[in-house]
Amino acid sequence: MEGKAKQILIADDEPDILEIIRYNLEKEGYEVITAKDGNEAIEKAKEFYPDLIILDIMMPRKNGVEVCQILRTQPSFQDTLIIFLTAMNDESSQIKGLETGADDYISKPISPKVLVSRVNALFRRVTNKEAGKTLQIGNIAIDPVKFIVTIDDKEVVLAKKEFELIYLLASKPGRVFLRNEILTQVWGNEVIVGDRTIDVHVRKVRQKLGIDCITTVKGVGYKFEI
Amino acid sequence: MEGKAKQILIADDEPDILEIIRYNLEKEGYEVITAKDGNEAIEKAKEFYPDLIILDIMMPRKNGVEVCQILRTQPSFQDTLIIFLTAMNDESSQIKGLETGADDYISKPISPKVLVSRVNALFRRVTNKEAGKTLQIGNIAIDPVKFIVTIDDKEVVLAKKEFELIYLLASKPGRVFLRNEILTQVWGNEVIVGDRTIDVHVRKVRQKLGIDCITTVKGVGYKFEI
DNA sequence: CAAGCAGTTAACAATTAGATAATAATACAA
DNA sequence: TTGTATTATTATCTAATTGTTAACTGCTTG
Repeated sequence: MEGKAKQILIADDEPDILEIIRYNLEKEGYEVITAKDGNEAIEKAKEFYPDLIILDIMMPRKNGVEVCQILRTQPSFQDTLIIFLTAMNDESSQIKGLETGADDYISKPISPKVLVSRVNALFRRVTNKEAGKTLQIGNIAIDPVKFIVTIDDKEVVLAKKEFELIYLLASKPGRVFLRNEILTQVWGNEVIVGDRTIDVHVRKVRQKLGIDCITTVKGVGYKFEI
Repeated sequence: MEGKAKQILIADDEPDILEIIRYNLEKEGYEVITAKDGNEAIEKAKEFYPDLIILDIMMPRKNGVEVCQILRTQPSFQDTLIIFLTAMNDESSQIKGLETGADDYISKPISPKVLVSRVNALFRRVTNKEAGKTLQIGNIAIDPVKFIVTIDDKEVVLAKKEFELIYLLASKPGRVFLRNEILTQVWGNEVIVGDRTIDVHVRKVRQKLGIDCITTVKGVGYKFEI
């Protein structure tokens, strides 16, 4: 059931906080690594490749946002979970944090309970995604293992890109995915494809599925909607 | 895609490389400025404040890492994207580069395709994720993730500009937004549109929503009010 | 009642996505 | 390996939507 213990790297310049977090996370069964400033965080991250990194925003030798940005430039940290920790709970730094590519945001003072549950929740979310769960939305089932979409017991076979596209959109029904997001998620960061490529794939999916479940939001992107 | 062409400053002491990069980036629609050594790079950077700076690491009169460090000390270059370019593809110099505050790292010899896609990807990453949160004012919900306005469970679909307009106004209900503010927020700083453009959009929103939630403040601007 | 401002409308311009076919890349089987 | 089928991408053209302008109307206010 549980696999091996997840590794969590915590970076904060206050030893007390570090220890509180360590205690609570270890009690929960996680393996904890600590760092006391930004540079050390980067070093440890590269040494251990942890599953989750918790970064204090206010730290000496590179603040949390910087650390996050630096790590995110490396493909190997593209999917690593990152949580920001901060005393500032003002909107602007929150937004900046999330824009920089953090996955969640916890404000100080930290309640250990909140911290642990947020961490658990994050892992849950991700392992669900990673497991490649079959998505079931209304009468549509999208099975990433068999690469098959089932509509009312009728099976439709999609090509790889087509499938990845519909799977992405359907992973958050209703939510609009910007064309850029679709590009990075389905085609990858390095790949450059023309403007019409997405459209053509969308068209093929719509055609093959035969039902209207992809909605265009002009000038923005696409969304999955029944 | 949107807005004006991004400016990219390239610094390299080899004229050939400079020209290859310039050619490929200009073909992509970027505006290119060049510098042939570290000092010139700093001068040009301060003159143009480009969106992205590509620095060769090995350059006369200040190498790339030094240039990067110097620029990063200035607040105005805190958010400027920086890519290092280098013949050394050993880990240590890469890490050093990233720790100095670069956003990405490209090894020579450069494939134009890789370069262009990395540049595009970088801009994409930064420009991405506008997502704000859902605004709920009375019986009206404005959801920027789903790009939908809901009034009493009735969904209204707005065009992009219309949505951005209502989202801006509703972000601070009751507060009057000057016409100028609306222009810069929704249309962007450099865009010049006629006087009636805002009115027309306001009208369309009022029409589509069917309720009277945008109040005109004559001679001043508009505000959101139920 | 005149001046200033916003509302209205329709025409137009510009943008954006859909459709389709052609070409390129890839996978796969003989 | 070669040839074939499938899939992915690009190029073009078209259709639709969206955005902007311009001309006119009507309110409001001093």
